[in-house]
Amino acid sequence: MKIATYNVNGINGRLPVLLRWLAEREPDVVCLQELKAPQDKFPHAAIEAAGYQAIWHGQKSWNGVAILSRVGTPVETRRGLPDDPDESQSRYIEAAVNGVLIAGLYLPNGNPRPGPKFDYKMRWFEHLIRHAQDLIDTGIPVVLAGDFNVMPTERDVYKPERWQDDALFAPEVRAAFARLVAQGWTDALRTIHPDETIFTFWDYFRNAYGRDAGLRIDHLLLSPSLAPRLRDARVDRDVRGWEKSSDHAPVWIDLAPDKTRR
DNA sequence: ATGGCAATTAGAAATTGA
Repeated sequence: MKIATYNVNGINGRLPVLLRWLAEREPDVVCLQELKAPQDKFPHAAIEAAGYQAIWHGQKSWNGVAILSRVGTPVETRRGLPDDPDESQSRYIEAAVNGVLIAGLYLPNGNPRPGPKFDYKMRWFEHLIRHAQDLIDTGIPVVLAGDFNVMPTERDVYKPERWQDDALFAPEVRAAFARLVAQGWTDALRTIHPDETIFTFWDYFRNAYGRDAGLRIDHLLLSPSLAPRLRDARVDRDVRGWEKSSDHAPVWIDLAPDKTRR
């Protein structure tokens, strides 16, 4: 089973790119972030025509997350974090799909740091960490997938020295990510590619993609009960080079079938 | 070092992103 996360940066503006990617790469489950569309402007007809069932948590102008599946109905288990610090921001959606609990998230950017936006990022992070522990404690196979807006280590930034004070890389942000992972989560992409420089985002400025001046901020974290099924993890890097593409590329994992299930 | 681009809502310019 192939599970992907993709920050589309505007689902309606990117619809041709998204549909082409779905058709070419055939992911089974997809978490989308930054829909930038209100609930009633989600292009569900086009998504359905492409063979996917979908649930989504829209928001006018900003944020917005969705879960797509072509391997059975996504059964929604929650939207928004428990005690979400700001209910008006659509950043979390969770569903059971084909025997795996999928948590799609869009963690706040947090810039500028310091400031209220950074405080909000850290508060949201704490709520996520709390909920993630609860998910692990259930023993259910879980994927936390999305745009975490965190580069976990220096290897995940093209020029780490320039990002030290940025909300995506500041010490307390990396520490929060490390605390989350230490609960027992497996960073799928880093596990499959332990020593590679590998990015998921390239900004639109200064030919960042052409220069490979990127960041690794989109992650798929596997619960201990799911990690043994990890077969592969990759970035569909070339998609970033397509016409009218998002500044993020899709990231995906391949899971072996669950032998305990029938 | 800074500014560069692209999306949103609007119907211009401001806001946000990372």
